[in-house]
Amino acid sequence: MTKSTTRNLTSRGRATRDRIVETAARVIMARGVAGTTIQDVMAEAGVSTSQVYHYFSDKSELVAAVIEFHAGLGDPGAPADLDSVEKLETWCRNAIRTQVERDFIGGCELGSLASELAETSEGVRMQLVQAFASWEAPLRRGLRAMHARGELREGTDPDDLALALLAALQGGILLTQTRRDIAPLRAVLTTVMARVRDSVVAPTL
Amino acid sequence: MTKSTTRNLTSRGRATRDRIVETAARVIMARGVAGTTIQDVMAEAGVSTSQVYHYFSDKSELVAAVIEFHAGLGDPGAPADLDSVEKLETWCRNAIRTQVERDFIGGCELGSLASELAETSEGVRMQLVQAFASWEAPLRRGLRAMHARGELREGTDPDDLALALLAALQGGILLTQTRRDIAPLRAVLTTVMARVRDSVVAPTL
DNA sequence: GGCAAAATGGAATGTCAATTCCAGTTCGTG
DNA sequence: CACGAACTGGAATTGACATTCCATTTTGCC
Repeated sequence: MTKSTTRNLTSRGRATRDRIVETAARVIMARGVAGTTIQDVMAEAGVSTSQVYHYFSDKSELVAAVIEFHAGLGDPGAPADLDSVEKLETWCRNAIRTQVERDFIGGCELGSLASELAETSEGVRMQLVQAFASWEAPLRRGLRAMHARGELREGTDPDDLALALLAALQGGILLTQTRRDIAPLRAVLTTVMARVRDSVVAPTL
Repeated sequence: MTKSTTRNLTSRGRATRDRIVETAARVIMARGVAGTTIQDVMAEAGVSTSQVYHYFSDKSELVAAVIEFHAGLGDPGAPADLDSVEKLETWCRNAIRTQVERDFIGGCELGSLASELAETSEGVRMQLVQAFASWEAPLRRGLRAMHARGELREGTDPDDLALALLAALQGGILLTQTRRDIAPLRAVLTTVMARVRDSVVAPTL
């Protein structure tokens, strides 16, 4: 956060830095922050100690960069406008498919980081809040659009539904990961989506 | 798991062991497994190295005992029969109140452990599955009772609703913890409960 | 070409934490 | 009460890892 933003990077430098961050993100996703050693990242990325410490003053700064990385990517399963029940259902199906393809191994990129790091420092926590916000954004935007078009029943708060969907995703993935079973993720997404459907005034024809 | 069950414990021994486990549970809840050192636990519990290693062959075994501890306690917010919408709503309110009282600091005792440990070993993962099952049990039992009494609409799966509530709790707590804001937990529990209410045939009068 | 900054190599250091060891005390039971 | 097992104390060991250091190469730019 300090170093990385205040640095004059050459193109080779940026490439190296990016490779380190991407590699760190991957390794951390697999083994967690505490379970990931700088040496692990060095080996995976094929860089030396000096390189890591040239771009990051310490491990916490590398971790911060990884969080930024995920925040920048956003939710990989949320591409287009999520402004209809059908599109939201596609979003749910994507989430489910992703976990199935991963054989239920591993959690959510962001959720795992948040769970491990939320209490470590205010700075990191705020980064995580931002990252979650960037994942929530497409959901919120879509539901707000539906709301603006008057498609949602009176008294329905689109922001609450967006938050509920994100929370459902997080909890569902955690249980699905732990149980190695898609049922929890499917159940909670289905349940929340049923509510979303109930909140729609007129079915989109 | 090996040592603890195959040991002849005197009453003093059991007391010491219990104190170690309870203390470890508390410290781990605050700092995570990786962030908790044996020395931390020793200091907090007022015991010596020998005592810890007398009852647990290594750290992983202590952690296993902590998981058992939480599994044995079950969900602290789920006391009575959860066999009505009102009781389920009380359960939700308890969950929300707990997080508020904690100033949104810290995650779910089980969820945090699961997120950190789910991929460490099959044995631990299975323990976590059991622990989650013991938290899910009251929800499932209550909803099944309602189902058996014919209070749930045709085609409603009580097990799915139980799973959805547990997942909602987990995801809601994670977001609430990260954001230091009750909105996510409230939103997702409210949303899932709305669906539960919609699934009830006749309102309980 | 030449210099300053950037980038890289890789060994050396230092700390922290898990675990081991040896020694002494207390307890349950015959 | 005796004696083996359970329990406790605390120092010593070991290994892993983050971080530092110094030396070398490469790049951007005048």
